[in-house]
Amino acid sequence: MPGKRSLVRSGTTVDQMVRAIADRIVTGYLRPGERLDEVSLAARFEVSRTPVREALGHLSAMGLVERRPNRGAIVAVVTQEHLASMFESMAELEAICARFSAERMTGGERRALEMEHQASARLVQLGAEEDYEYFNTEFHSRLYRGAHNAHIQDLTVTTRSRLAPFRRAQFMLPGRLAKSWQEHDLIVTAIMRGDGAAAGKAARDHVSIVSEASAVFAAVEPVTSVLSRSARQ
Amino acid sequence: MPGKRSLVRSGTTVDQMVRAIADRIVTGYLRPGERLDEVSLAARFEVSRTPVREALGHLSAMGLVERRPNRGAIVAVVTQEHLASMFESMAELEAICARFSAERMTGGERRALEMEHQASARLVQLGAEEDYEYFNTEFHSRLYRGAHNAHIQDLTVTTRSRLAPFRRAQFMLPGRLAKSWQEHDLIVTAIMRGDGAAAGKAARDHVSIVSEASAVFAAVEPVTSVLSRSARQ
DNA sequence: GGCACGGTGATTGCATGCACTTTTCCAGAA
DNA sequence: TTCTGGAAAAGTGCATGCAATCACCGTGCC
Repeated sequence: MPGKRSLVRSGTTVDQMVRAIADRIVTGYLRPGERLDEVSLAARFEVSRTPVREALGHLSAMGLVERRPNRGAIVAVVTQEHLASMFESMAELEAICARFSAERMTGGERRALEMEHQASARLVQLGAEEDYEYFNTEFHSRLYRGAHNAHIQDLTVTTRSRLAPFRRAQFMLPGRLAKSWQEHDLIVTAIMRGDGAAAGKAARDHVSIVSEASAVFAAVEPVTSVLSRSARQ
Repeated sequence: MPGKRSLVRSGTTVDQMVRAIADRIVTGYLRPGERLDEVSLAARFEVSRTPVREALGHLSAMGLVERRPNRGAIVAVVTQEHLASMFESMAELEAICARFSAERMTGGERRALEMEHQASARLVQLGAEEDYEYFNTEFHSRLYRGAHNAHIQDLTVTTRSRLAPFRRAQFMLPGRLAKSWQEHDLIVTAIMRGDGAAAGKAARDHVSIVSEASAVFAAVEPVTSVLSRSARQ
């Protein structure tokens, strides 16, 4: 889905709830398998069940929650297989974006990418995981935008957001920061050369490595039903 | 002209409405830009506004309708640029599926693909556009399944469905049928050889050609706001 | 001991009503 | 005539209520 063509700027209650719940899921605050009770959510957000239902519908379409008929909604439980398929898709999507970026980025976009990338080298030296994570997100977003293809960008951003819960903490692996920067460097260099094939390959390899690094956590943190009531507080 | 299919109360009302409305949009019965008034839809389907709203939410997530806060919903208006980006994405997605299929299809899947493909040669000789269109859909679906990647399959199917309104009637171009089969043949041959790169390229080229053939119609049939009130009746 | 079955509670699905936002249209003035 | 202000109308957003459905569970039978 693909979805969420709904206007981002809208301040409707439903959209705020969608963002809020999606955020809780993406950040891992809500665990896979955890129940999303309509009345509880309604009470928590101080609204009625109607907007809650609508929000759950959106989230379901986004693939973040799973709705079982007459059995309530839960945070989507992703199997290892499906997780792997998403990571693989992500690698391919990023490869496309990088290839297109190498072929289509404007001069300004190229300069901005290169500058940001060089500036981030300092973050690596400082070992600033948090700041680097922010830069990392921005870096990839530049690649998506640079592809100059709205639909691919949409697919990529959506897939990335669904993978977010499994990507976090990847930079806590020792040495990951420096390696990430070097992988980015390969991509940037290829893009500056206008070498689409090389940029695509570098981006695919980069994501594949991230995927493996993340798979460690996915394995450590089992994707089972966690019903800690305190976690919802 | 009225809604021929009256709702059977068996399945969930919302899902049936989603299908019905999506069908009307995909087949071009509802034109881009046309307003989707909640009360009118509610009256037409003989339900209250609540399920209508939910259905519109789903359709919005599917990208088929556009919801403006407090301003109602319209059939999604696709600009030429966005349409082009979707076709380009489709070509890339199909290329991925074909490449993966070449590498991963089981023996059974390969045999089925080849057999169906050879059988369809008769449809080309007969000039049976309708039947060939059905086969064509099945052919591509086999490619998506053969990729053995649930997420890519999902992205591809979704994108394909969003392009459906603009793909129809492509086979009415003279000679398109035979050419399509030859393009399929290139893909099948590459897959049977297990040549992922060749299969990907053949699939990308195939979709690009379809995209150009379809662009003709998109140009002929302008994507502007059509508010014919009688059309909604 | 296991399975079938019916009661009960919880939860969903839908209808309806009201309030708020947006649009439209008309009156009055420049 | 054209522009502006504002009020009415239209339509959406959300709250509330009710009924149907399903899951859960205890009891009785095999």
